[in-house]
Amino acid sequence: MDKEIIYDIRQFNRFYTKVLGLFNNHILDTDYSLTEARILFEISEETECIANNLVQKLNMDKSYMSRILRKLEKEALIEKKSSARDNRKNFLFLTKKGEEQLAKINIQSDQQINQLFSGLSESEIHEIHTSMMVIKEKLNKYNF
Amino acid sequence: MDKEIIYDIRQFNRFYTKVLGLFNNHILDTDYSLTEARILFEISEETECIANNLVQKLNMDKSYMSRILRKLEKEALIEKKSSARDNRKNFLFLTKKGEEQLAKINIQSDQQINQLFSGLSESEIHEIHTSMMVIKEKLNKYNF
DNA sequence: ATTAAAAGTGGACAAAGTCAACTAAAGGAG
DNA sequence: CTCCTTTAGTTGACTTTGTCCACTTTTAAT
Repeated sequence: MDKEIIYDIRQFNRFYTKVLGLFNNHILDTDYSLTEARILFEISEETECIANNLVQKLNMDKSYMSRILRKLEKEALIEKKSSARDNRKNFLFLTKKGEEQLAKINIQSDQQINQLFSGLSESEIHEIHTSMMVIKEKLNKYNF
Repeated sequence: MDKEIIYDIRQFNRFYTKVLGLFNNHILDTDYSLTEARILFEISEETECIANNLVQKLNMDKSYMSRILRKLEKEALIEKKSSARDNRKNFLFLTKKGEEQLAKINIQSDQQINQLFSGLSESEIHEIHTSMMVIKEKLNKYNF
């Protein structure tokens, strides 16, 4: 693979690390950390979500996950209901409060995106969007 | 801005968070953390680099930076030379050892990129590359 | 000359993440 | 069925990472 392309990709990675970093710090302005927000999000997306799914998907330590879930349960954002078929598993659900909190986070996140893209024309936004889809499709296809 | 586009962008961000996360954990396999690697890299790129540049560029707390730099100095990866014109500033330089360490990290990072892109055709790599350049150009232009 | 801002340091602390040992349940292989 | 392995999750002890604030020193600004 061409040296210059690798250089550019690494530069992009540094650049996008900063983009994501800024987003994440904004999320931290709410009461919940990025990770907690991600967990709420994933629980809401997935039916029959269990802790281990999250561990895989978010690439986290299971003990750490266990603690975060306990915290979220304590704060009444989520509920655990143990599986009838497999007593090792707990299905995770958002409570009403959890859904509300996630909704807030979603609104904030959408605003952040809007802000980042303010000053860009429709066609520029479209170009970026297309580019993101290309990257995701291509990399997803073979490596995740 | 269109709801669906925002949705896609957030999805891309989640996706790329994972990509970067995998990279970063690999860097952690070496003796230095991602942040330390970034600092070595930035010092090597910038002439007359001072701590405060790094604080801005990497979006970090200055006391934290101070400590990391002290650690790197202690391990003889960097040197500080106080500016003649402004005694508050210390110019930062890589030592020979620092350069060697950075070279190792660079090799590893290049290998990671190669690995991520293995299985993709030339034209696919080219597409991804172009897409990255588009995103960086467009977002950089107005917002950083 | 006084005040304000910039650069950096240090203490105390909190948040985030890791590691290893453990329990309990489920899924085989024989 | 019994033994062994795997999966899901928890707990304790710990390290790393990151934050907050007060402080010093030096430079810039009015």
